[in-house]
Amino acid sequence: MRRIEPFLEHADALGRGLVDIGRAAKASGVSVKMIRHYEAIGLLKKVARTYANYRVYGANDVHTLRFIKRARSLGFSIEDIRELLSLWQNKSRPSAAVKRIASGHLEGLKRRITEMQSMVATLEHLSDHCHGDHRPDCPILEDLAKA
Amino acid sequence: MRRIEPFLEHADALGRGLVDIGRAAKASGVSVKMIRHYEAIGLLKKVARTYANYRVYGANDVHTLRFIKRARSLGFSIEDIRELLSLWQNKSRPSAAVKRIASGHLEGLKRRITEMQSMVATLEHLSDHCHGDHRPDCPILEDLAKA
DNA sequence: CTCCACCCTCCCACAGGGTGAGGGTCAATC
DNA sequence: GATTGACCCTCACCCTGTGGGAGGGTGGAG
Repeated sequence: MRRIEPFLEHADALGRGLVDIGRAAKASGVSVKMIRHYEAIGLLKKVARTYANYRVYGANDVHTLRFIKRARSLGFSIEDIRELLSLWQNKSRPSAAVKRIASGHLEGLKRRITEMQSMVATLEHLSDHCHGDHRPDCPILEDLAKA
Repeated sequence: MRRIEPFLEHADALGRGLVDIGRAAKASGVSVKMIRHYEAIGLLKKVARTYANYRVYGANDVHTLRFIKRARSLGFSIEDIRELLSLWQNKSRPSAAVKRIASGHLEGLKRRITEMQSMVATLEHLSDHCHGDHRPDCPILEDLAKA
């Protein structure tokens, strides 16, 4: 277990390859606000602090942040990521557990895409038949008012 | 201007074709909660009340609720709907204004669909190469950890 | 020593809903 | 005339995920 010595001097910490929250944010792509938020909701474990109460991040923490960032960019929910993180850390996980989470998310994505595509189809049809000029007649409003 | 006489008897109101919030909800498909919410944010004008402080809806109000419901089901934001409603009520609106709102929304939808499709593509690729069994090796986690 | 960039905590905002508490009211049945 | 059950009222808090700002402490460079 790597365990950061708590309550370091700031300069000392940076000298040992540890970084403050701003550098962790830049290195991971996760904003400072969100790093603190992820810690608050327990997604990220509490990190060590300097004497001045500054958070101090190690390479592992930044790696975890990048993991989270990547997972978010693939649309995983925070709760999914919570499970993915614990599977990632569990070296004897069954890959089936990971796949199950991914498949569930994939289904949700596909369902939402389908819904939005049907909205697009309807809207394009209506929009195509709307003159789009100074006249008030408009099939878009007619549809909303009638359907 | 149809103006509902304020402070009616409940039975009297129902006798005149006016309805209470529950009936308006059923007739429009908008939940009771959301009708009150839309009123609170000013999307729906304040309606008359009975002596017992019950909201009383006329046919026009129910029609407006159906308009909102339909617009929401096409994915329009509340702010878009606010504009669409005022254009709907403005008989000399230019249809171009309506079309502009619809086109903006359409673009947003298409952009989000594209984003989600690229998530799907990535996830399907990763998922296809994951055994999904008892073994811990998993390209999904590898991608999240490395990329 | 001063200045600025950074850090801290705490609270608020957004969309678009949902849930529930703690009350009042209406109409039908006994 | 009382009870009962289905409504209605307001207020206030919950969710997801992110950003903004207030108000105050710190680190390091000039």
